[in-house]
Amino acid sequence: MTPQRLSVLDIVAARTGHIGADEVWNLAKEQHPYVDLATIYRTLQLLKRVGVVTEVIIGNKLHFELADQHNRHNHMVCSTCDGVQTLSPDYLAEFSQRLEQEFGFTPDLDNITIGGLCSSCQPPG
Amino acid sequence: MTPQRLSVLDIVAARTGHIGADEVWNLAKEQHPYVDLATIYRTLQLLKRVGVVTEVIIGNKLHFELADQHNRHNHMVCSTCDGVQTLSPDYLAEFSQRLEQEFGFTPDLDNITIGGLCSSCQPPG
DNA sequence: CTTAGTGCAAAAGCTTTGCATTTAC
DNA sequence: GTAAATGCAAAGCTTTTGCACTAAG
Repeated sequence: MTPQRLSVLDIVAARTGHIGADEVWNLAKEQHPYVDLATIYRTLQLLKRVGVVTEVIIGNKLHFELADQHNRHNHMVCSTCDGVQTLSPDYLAEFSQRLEQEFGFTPDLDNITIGGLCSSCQPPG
Repeated sequence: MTPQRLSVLDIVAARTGHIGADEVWNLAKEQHPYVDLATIYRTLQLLKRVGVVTEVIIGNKLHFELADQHNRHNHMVCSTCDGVQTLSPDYLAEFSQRLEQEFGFTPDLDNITIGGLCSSCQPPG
């Protein structure tokens, strides 16, 4: 456990919700000016491997979140404002069961992200 | 309409299902050895813009498919074998309605892709 | 002829890797 | 003291862009 790693963990933990690697980097530099992006990525991979953080792809970029087994969720990402809302996996339960029963396909629920338009960005009319 | 563009269209049309830009390129080179990847991308963008092809992201890579309004579908991608199955959007209808009603979030149904394990790749036991 | 498309090369953006040096334990 | 982690630099991969040249209509 190095100070750089602790920093990364702190930063991800401090954030409610997901955070991009570049954002982690910027914040980490406040405490460790010479920390490298590669270290950030390596640390995030490590934290993911040991199950401390979760990785989601948002807008073709990796984002990370503190893993919380008691608060699993999916994401709804607005394509206009890039806002992200969380969604209980309960909403996907029935759908997921159908895929399993009818196709024998086991969906990876943790990696389902729904794109679309949030309530604030609905087109007029 | 140039021969390069026709090639790209032919290639996408010949394929049942999606195809990556790099694959289109490889096939296009058989007929036009000097065709450039940039031309492939530009043509695919064009075809997408005019509604002839559809773009989906599979495994962080753009894939393209002949657009078929009468056969809209979503994709299930197996993370083990990379196999892709199509899925009628009917399976998502109820889920989608709930998001709309409860959150005012309008999901982009055309861009929902489900990752997971297909029936052939289920873990033993 | 004049606009649009192509090939080539280079760059952008995100992520990963090699390697020598430094650090943790 | 030894194995692991870091910083730095470079490369990888997909996709995009600039630009002079070519070809289409």
